Amino acid sequence: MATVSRVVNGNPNVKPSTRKKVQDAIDQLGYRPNAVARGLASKKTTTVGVIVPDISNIFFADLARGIEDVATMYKYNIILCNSDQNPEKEIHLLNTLLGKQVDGIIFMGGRLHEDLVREFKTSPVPIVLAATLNQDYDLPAVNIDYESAAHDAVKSLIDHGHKRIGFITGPLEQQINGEKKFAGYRSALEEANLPFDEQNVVLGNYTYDSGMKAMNQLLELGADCPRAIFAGTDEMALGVIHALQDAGHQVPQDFEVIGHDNTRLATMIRPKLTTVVQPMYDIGAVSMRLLTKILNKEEIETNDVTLPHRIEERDSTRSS
Amino acid sequence: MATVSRVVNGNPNVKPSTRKKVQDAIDQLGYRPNAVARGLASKKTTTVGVIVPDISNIFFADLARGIEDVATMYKYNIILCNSDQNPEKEIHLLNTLLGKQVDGIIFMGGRLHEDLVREFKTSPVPIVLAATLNQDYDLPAVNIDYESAAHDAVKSLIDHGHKRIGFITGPLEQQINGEKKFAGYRSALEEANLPFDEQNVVLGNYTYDSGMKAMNQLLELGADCPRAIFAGTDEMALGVIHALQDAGHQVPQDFEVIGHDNTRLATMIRPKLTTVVQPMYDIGAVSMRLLTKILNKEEIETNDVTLPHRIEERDSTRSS
DNA sequence: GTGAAAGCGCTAACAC
DNA sequence: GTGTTAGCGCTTTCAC
Repeated sequence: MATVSRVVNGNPNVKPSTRKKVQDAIDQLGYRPNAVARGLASKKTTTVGVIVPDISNIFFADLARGIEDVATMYKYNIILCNSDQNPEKEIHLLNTLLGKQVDGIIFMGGRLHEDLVREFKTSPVPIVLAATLNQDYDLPAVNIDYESAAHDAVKSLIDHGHKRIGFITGPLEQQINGEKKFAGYRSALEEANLPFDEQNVVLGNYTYDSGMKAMNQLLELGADCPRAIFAGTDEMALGVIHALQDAGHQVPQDFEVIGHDNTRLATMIRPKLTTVVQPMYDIGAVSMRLLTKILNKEEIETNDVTLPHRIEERDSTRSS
Repeated sequence: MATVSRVVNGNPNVKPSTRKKVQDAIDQLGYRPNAVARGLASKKTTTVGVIVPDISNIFFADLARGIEDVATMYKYNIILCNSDQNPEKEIHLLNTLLGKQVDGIIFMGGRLHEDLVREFKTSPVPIVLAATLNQDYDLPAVNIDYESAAHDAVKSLIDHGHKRIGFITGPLEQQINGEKKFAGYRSALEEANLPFDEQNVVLGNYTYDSGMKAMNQLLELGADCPRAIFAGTDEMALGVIHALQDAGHQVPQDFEVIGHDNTRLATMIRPKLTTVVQPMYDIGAVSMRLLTKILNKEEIETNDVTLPHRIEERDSTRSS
C-alpha cells in the first residue's frame, strides 16, 4: 500500500526492482489513482478555482487561456466559473470553490464589493486578482497601469493636433474606468492645457452596439463633435468606426480612433485599429504563475505586479 | 455526525427542532462541508470535465458558456481543459479528469482519434460530444446537420444565379469539413447541375488571415474566379470580405459571401455578414443537459441530438 | 428521529 | 527500503 503510494508519487525511497514490479502491476491492472482520496489525505487537490465575469467574452477567454496554460505547466487543473459580475454570485462561487478544497483562486471582476474583499481576506487559500484592481486592499494582483495607458492613448491623439478628444468608456462605477482610465484621460488633457468638457465623455457597456450608439451621440454635437476618439475597449472602438463610416465619415482622415486591449478584433476591421495593447494572455499566465509561487512558498518580489503596455499603431489613426 | 450530514444534505428524516439547532451551529461556526471528503464517501463529485480545443476561440468560448450555465443550474462545476486538438493531450486530459473522479465529461474536438474512442468506450463515467462528429460510433452527441447547412448556404448562392461557387474550408481531415460540409457543397452543385471544380475549393485554418489568403488565391483565377463564396467560419468570411475590399471589389455587388457559425463577428463588419447560424451556446447547453439526464438516469429519447440551423441573411449577400 | 460504526482510497508518520 | 497504522471528513447502513 505505502510502497505503491511511493512509486505513484515518485518518492525516491523505493528499490528500483520493486518500483518496476509495482509499475508493471499498475499498468497491467489499469490502476488509476483516485485524486479525490488523495486530496482528502494530503489536503491538496492540485486544482485551482477561476472566477471570471463571462468566459464568452473574448477578453476573458484569452485571460483564461493564459491561466490554463501555466496551470497545466504546474500540473494544476482549473475549475472555471462565470460570475456575470454579480456580487452575490461571486460570493457564492467563492464558497463553493473553497468547499471543493481548491488550492488557490484566481479572480477577475469589475468591482470588488467589500463583502467579497472580506471573504478574500479570510480565505484559507491564496487568491490572486487578474486584470482586477486592488485599490487599498493589499491582495496579490496583476494588471497594467490603466491610467498611464489611457494617458498615452489620449496624448497621442493630442499630439496629432486634436483639441477635443472623445472618450467612450465602460461604466464609471468600475474603478478601472471611473478612476484609472478617466484619470489618464484628464491628466493628458491637463498636461496639454486643454479644457475638460463633460459632453465629450460618453458611457458604453463594452459592446459593439454601445460603441456605435455612443459615437452617434457624439456626432449629434455637430461642429463641437470631437474628431479623435479613445474607446475603452476594442469592441466599442469597432462600433465607433462603423458608426462613423455609416455616417459617411472617413477614418482616419476625418476622425481618428484608438481602442483598448488589442484583441484579435483590432485587425479584423478596415481601417485596422490602433489600440492600446493590454496583454491579456500574459496577465492570465502571470497571475497563475504568481499563484504557484505563493503555493510553493517561493520568494516573491512583489504581490502587485504591473505588466507593460504600449500602443500598437495601425490605420485608424494618422501616422505620426 | 450523521444527523449533521442529514441536515446538510436536506434529508427529511430530521426533527425540525434538531434541524434548526444543527443549522444554527453551522452558521455560528462557519462550518463549510468538505466536498472532497463528501466525494470520497459518496462517489460523486458534482464536477464534470470539459475538454475543448481552445477556450480563447470565440466559438468554443460560447459553447463553454452554454455548458457552464446549465451545469450551474444542476449544481455542477466544470473543470475546463484545453486540448489544442492534440491527440495525446486529449487522452492525457481524459485520464486526469477520470482520476479526479468527475461525474461526466463533455468533449469537443475536430477529429476523434480511434485510441480516444476506445478510451471513451471504456470510460467509467458518461461522455457526451458537443459540436463533434460521431460517425459510426454511437456516443451521445449534439450537433447541427452540417451537411444540410452547407447545402443550404451553397444553394442560396446558386439561387442568386451563380454558376461558380468558391468554398473556403478548414482542414479536410476533420470530418466536419472533409465529409459533411464538403458533401453539402457538392450536393448543392449537383442538384443544380453545376460542375464541380477543384480549383474553387481552398483550404484555410479557420483564421481571419487564412480567409484572406484563400480569397486572394481564388482571385488569382482571374475571370474564372467564383463570385460567390461560402466560408467555413465567420472569421474566415471576414478575411474573405476584406481581401475582396482590399482588391477594390464590392460586396455584395461584385461578390457575395456567406459565412458559418453566426459568431458575434458577423455583425461587426461592413457589410454585415450573411451566415449559417450554428447555435453554439445552445449546443453547449443541450450537451450539458443531456449529460445530466444520463447522470440522473432520466428517460432519453435519443443519444444523438441534432439542433436546427438556419441562414441569417444580412448584407454580404444580395437580398433574395 | 438519532447515534454508532464502518469505510470511501489514499497519505504520512512511524516502526522495523 | 518496506510494511503497519492512523487518520483525512464525510456518507451510509444498521441499530435503537
